[in-house]
Amino acid sequence: MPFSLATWNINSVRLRIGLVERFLTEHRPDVLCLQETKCPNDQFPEKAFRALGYEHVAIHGQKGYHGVATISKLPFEDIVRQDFCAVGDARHLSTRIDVAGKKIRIHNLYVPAGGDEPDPEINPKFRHKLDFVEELRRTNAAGETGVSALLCGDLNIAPLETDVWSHKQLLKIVSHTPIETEGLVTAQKDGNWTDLMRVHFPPEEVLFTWWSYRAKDWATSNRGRRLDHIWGSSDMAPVLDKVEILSEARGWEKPSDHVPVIARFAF
Amino acid sequence: MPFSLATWNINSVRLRIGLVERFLTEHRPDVLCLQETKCPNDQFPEKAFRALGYEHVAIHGQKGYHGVATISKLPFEDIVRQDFCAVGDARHLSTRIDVAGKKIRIHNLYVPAGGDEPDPEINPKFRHKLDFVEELRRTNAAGETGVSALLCGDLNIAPLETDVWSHKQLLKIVSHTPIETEGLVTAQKDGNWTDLMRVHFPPEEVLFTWWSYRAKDWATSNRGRRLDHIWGSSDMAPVLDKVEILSEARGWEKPSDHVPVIARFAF
DNA sequence: GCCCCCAGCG
DNA sequence: CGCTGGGGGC
Repeated sequence: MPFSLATWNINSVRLRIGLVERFLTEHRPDVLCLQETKCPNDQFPEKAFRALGYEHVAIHGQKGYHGVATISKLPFEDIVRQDFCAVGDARHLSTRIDVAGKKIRIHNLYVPAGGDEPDPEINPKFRHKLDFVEELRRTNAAGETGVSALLCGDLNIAPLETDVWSHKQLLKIVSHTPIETEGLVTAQKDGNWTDLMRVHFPPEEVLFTWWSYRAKDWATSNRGRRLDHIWGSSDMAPVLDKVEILSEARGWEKPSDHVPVIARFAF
Repeated sequence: MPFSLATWNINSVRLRIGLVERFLTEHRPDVLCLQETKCPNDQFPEKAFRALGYEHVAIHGQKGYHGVATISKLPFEDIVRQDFCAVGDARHLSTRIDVAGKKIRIHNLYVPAGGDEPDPEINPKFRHKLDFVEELRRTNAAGETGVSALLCGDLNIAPLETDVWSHKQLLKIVSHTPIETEGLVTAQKDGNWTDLMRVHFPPEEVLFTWWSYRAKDWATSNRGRRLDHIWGSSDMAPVLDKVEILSEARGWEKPSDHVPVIARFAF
């Protein structure tokens, strides 16, 4: 049984609905998790997804900022929106689907970016990010008996040395500081999650999913980071077929600064 | 000797440089007067004009608002920027060219819109507009001996009954109130100007150069106004060949709400 | 750099 | 409706 899940920080779903349509048409994942939809719930472009055969749309949006949405060919058995750090941000959306008898919980996450200064004492945005990742430790892949789990989204942290273009130069840059990367790895371990992107790609291989808008020549300078992730419960790793990082999407017309990542399974 | 002059309120020259290029390529006026360039002088897209054979560019811009520019195949002998009402607005640009021995002074104008309330006592924008038109009386078509004159631009007033879609319904609407239309006609007469658009088109004929962005179906409802004008010194009327109103440009992709007007001469 | 929102203007 | 600029965010 094939099953595929994609994650993409789209940076405004209304502005880039054309890119999302192109992506879905060309790659047809069963489920797409979007982050930074920046779209109030009543303005979400559901019709475009239905027209492409994605009849099931779960949204957790707010005006102007953040926002996540999960788009699916398969119906949702359950939808949960968790208010991480109890600040009212639309940063989490959990859905459960049934793929030919195999139940899968899918967590769609948008972790706070954390601001510029990597010091929680002076930067409340960084404090928020660390608190968010701390709370993430309690999201467990083995939380529901008989239910497999996937966790994906823009985690805004590049944990491995090969997840950034220069480990040394980014050690003091938010997204790659030790306190963040260690926090993320702890959340991953405590939650019994497997980093599926790194199951498919060896840890020695340099992997990026994001390239700054500020670099004009993103492709040649290639100063990227792996900020987007797909994690799975332990039973999902053996059935992982492959992972695709759609780097080409960074070169599309009016692109997001993040590219889609697809995990394909066979079980 | 053929000579042609065009006027167009472009509503941001940077945003619509592609439309201007299309217009110049298709219609090749000798001189183009733009209004509402909304472009600081150091960011004016001069190169695009030079590439199309318009080597001479006179600009009077400011940040964010207003701004006029005159683009020419022929060199300028003189450039004057008049500060109407002494408020520092970039609303006037006068140039002089020589067309095979015939010297022509060209005034490029952007008259204030005047706000919503047509009462100068309570609306300072309307006061400003009336003051501007009052000052315009002193711009004389016969001001320089041996020099013909043209005056064009967005005058933001529709003087004739046939210059609006409903004379009755617009009598109290800024742009067609008697105090404005009478003021404009006075300025025209006092300045010895001839309304060249109305030399070519009889006054019975309905003429529009502007259709609001707010009407979604501008073409079918056709609630336009003639806000853009080309006036000439008395010697220019007999050599006027024709006037073209490029209404089709209102239907171009991402259009201005104004369309180009071209006056073609043969002398 | 590019997104969001908003106010000011037309 | 659609332009600008400014502020906040990433």
